[in-house]
Amino acid sequence: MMTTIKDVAQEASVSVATVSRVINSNGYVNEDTRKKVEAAVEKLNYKPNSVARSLFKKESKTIGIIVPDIKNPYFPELVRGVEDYLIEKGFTTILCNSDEDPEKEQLYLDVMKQKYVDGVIIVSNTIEPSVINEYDMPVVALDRSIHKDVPTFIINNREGGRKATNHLLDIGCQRIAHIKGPELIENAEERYLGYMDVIKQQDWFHEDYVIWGNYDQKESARATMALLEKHPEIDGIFAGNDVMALGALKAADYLNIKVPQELAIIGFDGVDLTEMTAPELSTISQPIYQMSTHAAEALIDLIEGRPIKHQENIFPSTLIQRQSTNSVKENVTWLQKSL
Amino acid sequence: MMTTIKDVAQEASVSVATVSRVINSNGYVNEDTRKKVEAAVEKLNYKPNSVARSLFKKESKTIGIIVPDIKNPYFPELVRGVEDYLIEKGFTTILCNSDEDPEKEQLYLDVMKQKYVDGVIIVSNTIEPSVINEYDMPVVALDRSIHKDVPTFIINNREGGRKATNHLLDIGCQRIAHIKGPELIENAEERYLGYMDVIKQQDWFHEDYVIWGNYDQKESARATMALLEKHPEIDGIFAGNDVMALGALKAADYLNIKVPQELAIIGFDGVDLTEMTAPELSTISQPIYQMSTHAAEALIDLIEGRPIKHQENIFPSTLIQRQSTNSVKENVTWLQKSL
DNA sequence: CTGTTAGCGCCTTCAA
DNA sequence: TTGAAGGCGCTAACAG
Repeated sequence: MMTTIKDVAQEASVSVATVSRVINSNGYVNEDTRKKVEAAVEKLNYKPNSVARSLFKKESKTIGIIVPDIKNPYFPELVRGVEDYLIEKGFTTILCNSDEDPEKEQLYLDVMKQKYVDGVIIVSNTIEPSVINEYDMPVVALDRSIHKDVPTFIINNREGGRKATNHLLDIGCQRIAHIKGPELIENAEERYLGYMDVIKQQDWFHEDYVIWGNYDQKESARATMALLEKHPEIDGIFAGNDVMALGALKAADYLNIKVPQELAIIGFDGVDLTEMTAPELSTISQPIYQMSTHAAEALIDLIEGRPIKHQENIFPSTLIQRQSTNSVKENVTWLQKSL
Repeated sequence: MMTTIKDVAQEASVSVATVSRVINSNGYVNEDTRKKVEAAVEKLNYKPNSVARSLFKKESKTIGIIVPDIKNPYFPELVRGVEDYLIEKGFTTILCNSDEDPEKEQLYLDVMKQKYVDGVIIVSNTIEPSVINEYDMPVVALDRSIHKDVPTFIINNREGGRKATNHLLDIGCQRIAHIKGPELIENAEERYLGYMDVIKQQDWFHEDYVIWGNYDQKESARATMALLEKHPEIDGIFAGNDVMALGALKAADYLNIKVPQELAIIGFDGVDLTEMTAPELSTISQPIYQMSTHAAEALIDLIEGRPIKHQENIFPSTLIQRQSTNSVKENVTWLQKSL
């Protein structure tokens, strides 16, 4: 069936120990016998059995990544970054969709523990630090922090919120609303606080100007409709993520409000989607891919016993101005550039 | 460290064989001793080590899914369907991004083989049937067929192409163009053939009306620009996938061509994106989630030695008419419904 | 420099 | 109905 180390040993007329030494290049082995072994490996097309190796070494060269839902446009890029980095390092990636359900998270962790999964990258705001401890596996937190003891890779959401709000002010908005994400998610709260930092000293601020969109396009659209009907004076919206910004865009379209001429909209995250719409969406962009590769790198460090440089890794966000906040309607940026 | 079957045996004062029997509920075991063992399992919170089990059984309760790129909006839903189904059945899912690169595909297959991965779901048009054979693992093909011997789960792309084109005809389009996907991808070719089936008897047909968009929004936008400038008579576009349809939408926007009043556009696939834009995009929708769960189910059947019902599983596509092909501008469907 | 051996944790004959 | 023992494929002492 599959050729084993024994077959190779036989073929090369040496012991399995010697074969093991050459394929792992550790320990002394004579140049000639090494060549013999290598020839045998080649000839039999031998590939070591990782399962047997795992059993012995108590490691599996696989890691897990738990995300709420891969269908959410933010996560594919995140997962891709992780997977790209890890395959390069010889690790394989198990994908887990938790739906933010603590029970599912635990189920996945159970399974992984049993499989000697070497470490886990978690995107979660529901998981309890105590349960992570129980499992005693290397863990890093991505996009959302879990506890100060677990290495964290996020952006400064509050500052991003300020950037977005200030940008709307800069382009001349007089009344700025905010569509807030789910209450239990820290980054949603932070973005909201960033908005408040900027807005609270404005005499026009009104608590009605903060609405809930649950990081969901449809909910955001409905809430925005209600908001704009009640408060037609609003001329700028900062949405807590891109998907909700698209919802706002739809609401504006429905009400025949011109974006950006009558209403400027800015999102948050910088997912690819933002470039696809017309008008294109301004956004506070996260370096998603980099964050994820750095998180993966840190996880490997942890797994291999190297010290982690920083427990908390905060990445910069970038304002990307596109049509949805351009008072002059410039045309399709990337399309134009490519002509 | 981790509690093993030995610990349980000791705790229950029985042999490991007995413990093995109860946890796998196979073989005779006295009711009382079974209870004793179960108590011990409970007390020690014993979870069998899957790696050891894999080594013995030569199976891993994990499967791999190879997709070109999880960032492509079509794949997250596909992967989600697979993962949902498999976790339910006690399998874990390894995600692989191939970038349509045969070498990467082989690398992943190598790794999986070494890990006793039980089976693989493949989305690929580059992979050679012969290499699949070499690996001797259960495989099913999803979204793109590979060979008649590997169970396939796809839609009837050609018929979908006809549906799209006929729809444009039905709503009164007089000159219909097609944005074609990559040449090597079979489903792109099929959709194109569906278009041709409908269009070839039209006396106005012109080969310029078929352009290449490479399943990419930007390329599609550029190609569409060129097309519309050269052929302003075009009043309908059938794009080979949704992303390219969005590209066409951008091109139209750039040229100040009103959609759908002056130009109707329809995409293909039915990804979530199509509901997010304004105008919303008509599309030929695939039952992505169902296809993927069915593919996963078939893979499990294959793995567990059950016969596969059908080698070729062709799912129906559905025309979803939205604003981009509505001559009367109805407003945001889902938004309206929810008011 | 190389071979022998004892596990890693589990499952399954084979005897008892 | 239960236990002892061998082995899945590999690695790491320990001898030689």
